[in-house]
Amino acid sequence: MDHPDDPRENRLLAALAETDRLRWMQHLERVDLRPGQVLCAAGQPQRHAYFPTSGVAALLHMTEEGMSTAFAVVGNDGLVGTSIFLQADTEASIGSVLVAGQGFRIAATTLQEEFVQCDPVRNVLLRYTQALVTQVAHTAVCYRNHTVDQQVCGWLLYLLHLLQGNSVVMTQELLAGMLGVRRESVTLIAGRLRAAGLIRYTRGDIEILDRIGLEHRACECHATVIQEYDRLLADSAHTAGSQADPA
Amino acid sequence: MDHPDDPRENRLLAALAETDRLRWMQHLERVDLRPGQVLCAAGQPQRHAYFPTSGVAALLHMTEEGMSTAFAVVGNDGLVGTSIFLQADTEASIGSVLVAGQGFRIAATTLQEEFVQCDPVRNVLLRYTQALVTQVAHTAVCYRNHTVDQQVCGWLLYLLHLLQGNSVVMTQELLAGMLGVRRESVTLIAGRLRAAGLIRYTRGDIEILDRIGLEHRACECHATVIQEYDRLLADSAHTAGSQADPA
DNA sequence: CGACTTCCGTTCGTCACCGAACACTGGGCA
DNA sequence: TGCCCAGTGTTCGGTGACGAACGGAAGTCG
Repeated sequence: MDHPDDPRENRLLAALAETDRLRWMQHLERVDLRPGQVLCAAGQPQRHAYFPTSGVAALLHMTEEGMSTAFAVVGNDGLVGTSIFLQADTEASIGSVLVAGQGFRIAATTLQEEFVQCDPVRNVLLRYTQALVTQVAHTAVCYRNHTVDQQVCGWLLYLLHLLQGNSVVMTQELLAGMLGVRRESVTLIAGRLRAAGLIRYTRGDIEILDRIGLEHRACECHATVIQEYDRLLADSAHTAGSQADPA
Repeated sequence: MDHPDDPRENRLLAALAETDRLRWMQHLERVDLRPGQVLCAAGQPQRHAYFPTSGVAALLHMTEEGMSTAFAVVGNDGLVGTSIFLQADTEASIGSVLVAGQGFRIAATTLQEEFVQCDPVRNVLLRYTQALVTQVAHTAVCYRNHTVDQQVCGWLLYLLHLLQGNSVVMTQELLAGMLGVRRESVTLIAGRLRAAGLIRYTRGDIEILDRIGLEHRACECHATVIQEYDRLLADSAHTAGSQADPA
């Protein structure tokens, strides 16, 4: 596991203007993200915002029966702790590390000050919020309309996109907990995918063999979400005031 | 249908400070909300933000097969058009009127100016955004884990909460399109609810007879969401700068 | 080397919801 | 008055996912 000490590994931090990022450097603290680590908890005030540079966290809720279900995942394209600048005092959901990695964190008070005082910073955070809303919305629609088979393929592709590799270090149990389904369902589906030559896996390490095949099998929700992230977080635009507005 | 020409019928507008609301009055335009009317469209820039004072709109996506599924509903507790101040240039979803009513709208450019220049206004809008995220997240988890039966009860109660009456003017077809299920499923469930003496309905008018019974049958998702809205939009707090921060 | 734990595989019955097809009814409009 | 149609009622087969129970295999730690 390498040590990407460059904050620009995170897409939001990369989108900051040079001067802003230099100012932030004094406040950013490098942190490891360990699987299962809780980055935010429902009902708790949020002391830091976390910007992953690698690894993946899930935003999830627990149901009464103890079933966990994620409604969004956050990688190096986002942050955990939006409640800070949304003025919400406390988080509404659980943020938990799914795949180990690293990242940076910043104190809530500092982030809040930056959000209020610096327009470009605020715009980046707001545009990320819009992307997050879009992701959660698509997750809801996907949970309603698509089969678990499609969803497994879609989430795997999305994780792969965040992890920029060819394999995902995650047990079927964890994948099930993320999707809000039984572990057995995931096992069944994973078996089918393996039989079809699309993936290979051994004890918590899922390797993708045929990305195109997976895409063919997945619903388009995640592709749409990725597009929206790209559009909103393209680091060229909207980091230096309002030079847009063609209307 | 009465004419509530007071913007304070909308909870966000009511949360504004007196001086801010007076300034807004010049920009607010009264509008009717007709069933089926599209308040925002995916991929389109948003020219106005809509603040319902009565009636209900749904935020939804269409699937490839033409099935519509809502991921949030907006009544007099919110606004349609968050993409404006989230700096997103275009909306990502469809906003469509479900139940007829009235409301106010404000030009996108004006809203954007207010958001940037006025801290209390910004805080209200941001806190609403957090509430919306919470609602969408719970919708996703609910779609995954609960039965359509529970969901019908929950959404009915939520609509009732928004409409402050005892009946909901909505066909089963529309309810089905909102939940992303078949009309027949809704008919079946509605029949059961009627048989149990919980509701009564005739051609597009659903009347609730036993609210407690419905609550008993519904999941707790919507109650949780209502709580979060109450917490975040309590009009006493957070409208006059930052007198909080007890840490 | 052996015991234990974690992770994966498999089976069987059950049920909620889907998909399609079709029948009924009340209100509006010609 | 009669037609039409939006809204609702009902049926039947199919199936995707659940729930529970148990078997096996790959690591891990004493």
